[in-house]
Amino acid sequence: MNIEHFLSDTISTAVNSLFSLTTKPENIILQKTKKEFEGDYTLVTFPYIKAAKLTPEKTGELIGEEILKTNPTITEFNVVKGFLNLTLKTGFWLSEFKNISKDVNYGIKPANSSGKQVMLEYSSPNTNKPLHLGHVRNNLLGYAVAAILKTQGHDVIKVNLVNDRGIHICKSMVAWKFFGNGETPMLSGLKGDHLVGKYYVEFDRAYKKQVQHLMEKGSTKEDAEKQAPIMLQTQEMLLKWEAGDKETMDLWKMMNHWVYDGFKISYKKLGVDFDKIYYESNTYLLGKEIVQEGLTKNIFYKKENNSIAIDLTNDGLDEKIVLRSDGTSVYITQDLGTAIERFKEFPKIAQMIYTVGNEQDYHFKVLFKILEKLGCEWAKECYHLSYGMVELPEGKMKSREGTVVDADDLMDGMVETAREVTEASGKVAEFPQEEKDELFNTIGMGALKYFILKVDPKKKMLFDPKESIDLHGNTGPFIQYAHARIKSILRDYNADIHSISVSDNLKLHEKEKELIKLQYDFPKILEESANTYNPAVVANYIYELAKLFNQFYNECSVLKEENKAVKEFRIKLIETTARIIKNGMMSLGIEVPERM
RNA sequence: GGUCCCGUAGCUCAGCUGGAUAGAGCAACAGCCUUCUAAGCUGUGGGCCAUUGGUUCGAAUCCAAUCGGGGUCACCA
Repeated sequence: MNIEHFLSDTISTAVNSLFSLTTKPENIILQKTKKEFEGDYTLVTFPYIKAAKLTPEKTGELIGEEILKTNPTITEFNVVKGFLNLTLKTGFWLSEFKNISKDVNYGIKPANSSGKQVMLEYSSPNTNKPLHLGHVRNNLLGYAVAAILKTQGHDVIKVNLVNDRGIHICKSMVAWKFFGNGETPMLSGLKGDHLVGKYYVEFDRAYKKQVQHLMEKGSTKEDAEKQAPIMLQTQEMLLKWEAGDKETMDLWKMMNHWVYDGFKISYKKLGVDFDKIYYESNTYLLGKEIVQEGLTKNIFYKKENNSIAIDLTNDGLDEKIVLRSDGTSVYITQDLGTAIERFKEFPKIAQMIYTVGNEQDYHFKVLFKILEKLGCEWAKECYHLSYGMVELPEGKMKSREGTVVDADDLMDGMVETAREVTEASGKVAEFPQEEKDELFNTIGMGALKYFILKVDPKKKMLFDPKESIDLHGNTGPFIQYAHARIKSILRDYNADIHSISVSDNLKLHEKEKELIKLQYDFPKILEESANTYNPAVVANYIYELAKLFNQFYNECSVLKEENKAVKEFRIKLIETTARIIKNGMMSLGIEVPERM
């Protein structure tokens, strides 16, 4: 049983008998004692002073004395103002530590043990341009949440819905056709997604020029935008695509493949993967029948101009069109179809998570509401993992205006910085080249991933490309360094670690006790992180743990400790610390090196 | 304008299911490597937690209003 429940039980029994109350254990408010005070757990006595008819201090004293008698795990208490601080006996923490130490997967539930299957969609790129910093946040977040959910024993299916068709894709295609001169990734040496992205920008440039030209000849801006030849050609290409025109399809396939080859490299560098990839070219027609079905059930209605809509004003939302007057789909049509299709394909999934930026908050509210109205009882288990924009000092990133931070450049830059810093330290001179390269990658990507994951997904975050991501302080490399330090000590310990049995009679150093207490929290942290879909909870916890280890490291020597029992305990203590750091970082998708 | 999110140290962020003197990191300054990796540790300075009012024994945290920033309100995706 969890110690906090155990304490709550004794406390409720104590206050109930002392003040004839009927407080339930779950209503006892217990918190960890602040560092400045003596004790492990603290009870706020204010809620009981009325019933006790005593001062907060006296009330605390009374409760303290009572539970000291009834609960042998508590060895002492003190009262400061209205706060009753309880100290648990060292033996309790030691025995808890033994459990942590025994369990290689402490805090992590066995794979698929919860019986809950979750589908998590993330990444979902467009195939007309390379990935940028916004995608990086999406990918890292999606991957981390999936990994964190797995620690809770859930079976997570990671899926990617690739937006591979539509007018924006045709823009790159048209531009390439006109200006490309047959350029290919092979010929140009450009990564495929970058090459296609180049023509997306090219389209915009040509389009703007044509619009301006038309306006100079007297067109209104609106007309010019509609009549620019390149735009007309793009729309024509979309029609051809939808008609299955061979030449268009061949061009589309070829250019998309360039992009996929490029994405493959970026995904690999990011360390993310998928169990299934959906393509919008296969799903964009889904949902139409569902709309027709909903129409007969009067969930939807036909408007005067033949478009089909749903009225959500009673749910605090607006009217929403679900099918155009010409019978074609809108964005939400296929989202409805895709969701329903997925639940048919995977009947066991209990939950669907969509990792999509917060500019689509309203869209998902509408989507889930419509699913609910359509009678999908799983609609309430759908969750929009909404995250804030990554902003630059100048403001929002805009693909077409070139104010984006390219994902590949960013990653390469981080790895390069890691290489420079690491080589300058002179610590890796004798490492084999292969290990060096892997290490620079681990550190560079660790810095980037941690930088992004340590902030609450819901909040927008600021990234200044001019200030490169730090490698000191509250950073990924700081944590990796703590891990490498521990591993170094463990390598130098020339005795068998497995045969150590921790003594029951140890006097704990302050930092040792703090380490045990913090390690004890790990399972709760993972749970909270999973329940709130927030990797930052784990990230900040692991940082605390690494920092605490560094403090311990500075105050207590492990290998030079002369008392054998203490030395062995410390070996075990740092071993579990390293394990938790590693497992915690794994759940964020961040690697930790054995040495650095 | 309706609606949603946000406003904490010079900067980037924690803390927000109400509790003790609001925490980290960066940046600045001062110390610590003949002692297990100094990507580290210790210390100093830095805050009317946007403002005002309310609820409460107690508010950065809950509620309301105001001010500032952003998103969204398509037969776009």
